Formats: sequence, C-alpha cells, structure tokens
Amino acid sequence: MESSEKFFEKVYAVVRLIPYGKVSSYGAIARHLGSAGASRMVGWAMNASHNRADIPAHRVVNRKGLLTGKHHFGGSRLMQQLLENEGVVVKDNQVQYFDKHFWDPGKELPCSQK
DNA sequence: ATTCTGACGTGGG
DNA sequence: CCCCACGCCAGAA
Repeated sequence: MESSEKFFEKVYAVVRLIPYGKVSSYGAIARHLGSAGASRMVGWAMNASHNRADIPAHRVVNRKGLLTGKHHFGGSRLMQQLLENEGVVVKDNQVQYFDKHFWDPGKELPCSQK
C-alpha cells in the first residue's frame, strides 16, 4: 500500500516544501513521516538527495540547529553560504534564531496527519 | 544471512 | 547546557 512508498521520497517531498529562509530538523520530518525516531534515515535520505536537484538539503539541520551535514555538501561553507543567502544567520555551523527559522512540517502543513 | 555504520532524537544523570 | 547509552531503519561490505 502507500506504506510501500519509498521512505526517501517522503523525505524529499517534505524537504522540498520547506519555504525560503526556513530550516527544519531531521526528527521533525521523520515524525511527520510517521517514523519518529528514524531521524537517521532522514539524514540518510538526504545523502541520496544528492541525486536529486530540487532538494534543499541545506535547509535541513539537526534539532540543535547545527549544520551537521555540511561536511557532506561536497564543500565546506557551501551549506552555510546558502542559508545566509536566504537570510538565515549561521555562526560556527550553528543556526542563530533557530526557533525563529524553524519550520515544522507536521505543524505548518495542513492535513498530513497519518 | 550477519555486522556495522550513518547528515539523529530522546531520556536520564 | 553537557555527557552517556539506547533506539531507529536502511543500505553497504
């Protein structure tokens, strides 16, 4: 059934919906997918996201607002540059005003409750 | 098949 | 806030 849908595709769908100048966390997305605790898989999905072009993975950070995945961005400050370019203040790999830029899918999205 | 790792989260101290 | 340990699911070796 729908559960057969790729976990990755779900992640991509949510990440792609992240508005400009906003950031989200792996756990929030995982929870939205119905697999709370599978936060690792979200990160793993992002890893595969390099194969996709419309996946703003730089808008996805850990719950601390830390750019944990910047090392995987192929470069070094690319991720931070992109965030700052969108108006997000980043300092020492950490997003400032994280709660202010935080975007919760299960909270902002309409009826996606499972 | 088994084993380990991985862009994490949560709970307890 | 920090640190430690466990859980989580998927993919690679």
